[in-house]
Amino acid sequence: MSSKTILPKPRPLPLGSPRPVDPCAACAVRVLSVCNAIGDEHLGRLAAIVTNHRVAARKNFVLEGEPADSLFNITGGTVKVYKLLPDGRQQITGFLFRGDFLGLSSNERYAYGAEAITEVRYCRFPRRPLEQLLTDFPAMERRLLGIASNELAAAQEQMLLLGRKTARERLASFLRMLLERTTRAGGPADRIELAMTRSDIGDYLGLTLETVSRSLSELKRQKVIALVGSAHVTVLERAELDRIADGI
Amino acid sequence: MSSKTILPKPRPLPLGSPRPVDPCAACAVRVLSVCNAIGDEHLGRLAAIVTNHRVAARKNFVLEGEPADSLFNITGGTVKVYKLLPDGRQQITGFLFRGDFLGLSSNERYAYGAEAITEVRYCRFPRRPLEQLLTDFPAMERRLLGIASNELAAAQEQMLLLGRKTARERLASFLRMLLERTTRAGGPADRIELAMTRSDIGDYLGLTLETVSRSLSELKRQKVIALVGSAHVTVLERAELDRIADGI
DNA sequence: CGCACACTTGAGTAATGTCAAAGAGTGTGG
DNA sequence: CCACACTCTTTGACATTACTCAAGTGTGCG
Repeated sequence: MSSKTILPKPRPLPLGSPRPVDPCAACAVRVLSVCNAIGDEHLGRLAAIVTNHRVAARKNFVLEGEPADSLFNITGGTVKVYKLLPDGRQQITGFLFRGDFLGLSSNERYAYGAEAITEVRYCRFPRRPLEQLLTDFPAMERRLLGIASNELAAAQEQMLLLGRKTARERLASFLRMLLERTTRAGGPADRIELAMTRSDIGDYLGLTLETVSRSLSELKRQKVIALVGSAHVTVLERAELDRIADGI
Repeated sequence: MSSKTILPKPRPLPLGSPRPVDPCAACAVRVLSVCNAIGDEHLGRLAAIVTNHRVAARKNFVLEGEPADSLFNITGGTVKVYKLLPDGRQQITGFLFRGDFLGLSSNERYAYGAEAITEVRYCRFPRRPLEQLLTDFPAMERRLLGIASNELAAAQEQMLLLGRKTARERLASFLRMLLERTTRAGGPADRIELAMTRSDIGDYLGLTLETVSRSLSELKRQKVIALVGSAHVTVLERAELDRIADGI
């Protein structure tokens, strides 16, 4: 709890300001996130309950089994969400980036942990006040249902990957997913930055880090991708990557 | 589309009836389902858009890629929800039973298929009218968000299973899940009826049907379960089953 | 009763995991 | 500024789990 910082509450504005300038109104991530479902004129309601935080790489900021009394909006950095078996086996259920939402829970307690891979910035919403906000702004609840539906579709796609794809197909699917994400965020259409380790990729794809490394080397040998260092991937043959990912 | 039957619309009631008796008010499954979020006095709104259907075993009633213009509530029987790879590999993402909901979708089209394993009865909600209903009854939308959150938690649990558990652990987890379902539905605490084939179980657990059979035989040899025929399982050592399922 | 269909079991194979060693990249302290 | 130490990655050799192919055994239905 030492590395987080709380932004000041919105303060009175000089007369003549065009509209309230509070942390949420100024937020560049809003358009990507659940917060966009609330009208400009009511952003103060959101700003009143939200706190802004920053955590260092490797810090766990959600612990499996802890009371689930917060929800989060990632505003920067990369997060891994994971589940553990008692003997330490880990399954990463998702990587989160700028604009992603975290914390939907049916339960009293978190059923997963979340760890910052890079330095991460996020907004925290206390559950009860947020629920009141959802009641007052049905558009926000509708948006949240849409987000949940999206995540459910992604989870089913991941089950197909974990249950039925080969190591090579899993890697191709993973790279494609990252490519789609960065492209949608306005990034380049053929370059990926891997913020996570081979071990994390393995824990996401249900493989060992060695198999991840071997599969990447194989894709590289076949000139589907190129590696610059170990974190920069350039996709040379996008169509071929898609074919491999779909098991064709 | 031949085997489905449409129930008649609610009809005028004799004077003095205690309250409207329409298909939804009489529905025994309502308490288990999303429909319970709507007050008795407004059930007519629900009944006005819902149609009741019955499909034979082996019939696909949702096809991957078709326009996603309906949502479903299963009122009887067992359903498998699955995704396919182009070469025919199949991943079952869930089995649905009485009271389960199907059809949340972020997309214009279904990202999965649904097939009746046994004879199945279900209610169908056309998407647009249901969305209007969700707008008019926020409690129903809240309930749907809860259902989605539950499914998301189950999907993450399944990712852990598919990515990190051994065949034996997967089978134990599967049997435990069925046991919890039947227990919650008021069934016996130690008996399970397997409506699906070994092949379906394999497609759900990311295994082949032979590995499913071998793992079941192993649990039987170790006296954790007993098999009566091939569809009836009796759990002899529940605590041991839990230990195996959790990888302890 | 016999024909399907599903299930079980065995033998050999293939894919991925495990263990080990060496190389590459990065940050720190002398 | 360099050298060392640490971590991550790659690659190799071998082990293991689960898959494939195949034969044989129920079991339920017409």
